[in-house]
Amino acid sequence: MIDKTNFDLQDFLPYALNRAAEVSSRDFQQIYKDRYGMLRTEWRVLFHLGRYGPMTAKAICDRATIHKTKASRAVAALGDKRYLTRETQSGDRRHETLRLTRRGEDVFADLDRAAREYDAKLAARFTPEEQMILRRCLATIAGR
Amino acid sequence: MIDKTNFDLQDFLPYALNRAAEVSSRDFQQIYKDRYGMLRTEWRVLFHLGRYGPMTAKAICDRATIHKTKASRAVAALGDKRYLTRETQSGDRRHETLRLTRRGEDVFADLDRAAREYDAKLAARFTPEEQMILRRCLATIAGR
DNA sequence: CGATATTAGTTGTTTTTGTAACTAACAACA
DNA sequence: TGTTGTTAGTTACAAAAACAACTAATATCG
Repeated sequence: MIDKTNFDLQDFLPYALNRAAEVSSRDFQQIYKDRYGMLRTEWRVLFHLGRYGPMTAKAICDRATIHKTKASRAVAALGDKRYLTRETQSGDRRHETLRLTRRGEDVFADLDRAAREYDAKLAARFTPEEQMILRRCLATIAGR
Repeated sequence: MIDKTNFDLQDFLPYALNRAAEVSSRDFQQIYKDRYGMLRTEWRVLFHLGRYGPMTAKAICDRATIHKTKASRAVAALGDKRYLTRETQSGDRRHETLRLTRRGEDVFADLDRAAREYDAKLAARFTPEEQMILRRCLATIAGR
């Protein structure tokens, strides 16, 4: 009964996605870990601030779907490394504007460049059409 | 200088892959967690034994790229739940053959069915061609 | 044979994550 | 006002993962 349609683990999309995600993350992870002792969430927070400018932790959480406790710790770690400053907003003192320091900007610039290179290297294995479809599928699954 | 080519986080393949993997895993994870109190590694080990028959922990590690400590704990947990038995091989007493029990087979059958259904639901959002390309790209990235 | 290396698997310790409960600030509305 | 509710963010504790050191069995090769 089992095996009727030969359903392998590789055929299971969540598994295939996880494997591809793990493998593709591993090398790049090494870069921000080795160069700057950063964790994945820290890199994501840094990227958001570098790419989109100053914003609150909440805004980053919403955009990147990061849980607030993870974000809180990442922000604390980036603050310890002097990659960002935190400024309480005068209007609503619950909000803190996060802003990259000069050093944070430099780190972002370096990692942004590395990310682009890495992405290009990965994408080079596919035709433009495959790339487009791959990216579109991933976006669909991630739920826009 | 930054922003030249508008490189968003969504454009970074490792990020897009991770997001899609997270989202696509979340619902299915709930199934084996709620129904059988299983962890992801346990589900993977169970699947391997159910799909490919009895084998050693080492063989599962190699096939699924699971670290041996994770596998060891997953096997112990599955043993505690009476989903598998362990039999030391007489030829080489370092090797243990893992084998699903009747109960383990039942659990596998249930989860295998759920996985197929879930996969079909996910795949239904794409055309056959998109699916093919998606799966092929994922396999390529995962390293064949 | 016997010293050394290798292999399968386990155990212990440290990091990292997940979950829940908490604080402080503000909002809404009787 | 003042009670209740909500929001941003932190902290404490439990679950899980990563990493390193370990045991026991077998290979290898002088």
